Amino acid sequence: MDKKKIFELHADVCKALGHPLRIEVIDLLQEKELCFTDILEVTGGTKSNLSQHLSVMTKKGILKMRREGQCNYYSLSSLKVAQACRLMREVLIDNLTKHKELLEKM
Amino acid sequence: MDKKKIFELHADVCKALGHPLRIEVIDLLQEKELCFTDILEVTGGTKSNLSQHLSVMTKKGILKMRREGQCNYYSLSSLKVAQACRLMREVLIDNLTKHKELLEKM
DNA sequence: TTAATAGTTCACAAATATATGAACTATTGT
DNA sequence: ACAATAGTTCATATATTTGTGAACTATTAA
Repeated sequence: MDKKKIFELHADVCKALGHPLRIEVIDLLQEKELCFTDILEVTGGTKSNLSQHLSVMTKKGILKMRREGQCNYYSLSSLKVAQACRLMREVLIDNLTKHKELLEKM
Repeated sequence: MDKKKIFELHADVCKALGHPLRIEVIDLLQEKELCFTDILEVTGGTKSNLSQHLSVMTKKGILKMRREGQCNYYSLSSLKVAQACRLMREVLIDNLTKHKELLEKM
């Protein structure tokens, strides 16, 4: 496959991590699957907005959805998503720490 | 710190991964630091566009820049960025593989 | 069959991200 | 001092993402 095409697909999957609400959802789903209403209760906001974000994440293959009765259960498609997300969180924390140290030296 | 604020900052760092050109740059910098012109030679496109992407990545703390003479050398700020990027690539590949298998069963 | 619960889908307005070319700055060589 | 190299910055047009409310669908309960 063409390299540029891979970069596009790769970036597209990564885009799923690029929104606060989606990060919050990934965080929530680390331990266990949750149904839509449970997620909404924690994240807040409108049903419509959450539904669309979950839909995007599912289409990009980073979430799985399972219907049971009237409830839709969401879970991470892979442990790798959670790992990648944690690594990027560490990058953030490292950066914040460096900033703090710089400020303290001034 | 407020949870929602953390999600915002976290998502903001992750956004750095959400563009084909930026993925290509991270890929390139896995082995060694490169100067602007070297990167441009591989990625193609305009100087202006690359410069702005590198600037965004540096501001978000996922790249480091070092000036030497007239050349600007870029490198990954941390191994964690490369690891996270690789994990997301694997998620993509796993998804493509699953899709392929489904198609073959039809 | 009617109502309630649990979501999804759609259209559209507003906000953000991206690409481009032109102008600019900084360093080095002549 | 002047030109060349190596990039950065800025203004702006375009494209993409995001959020909202209203309408819709599917399942369960009364």
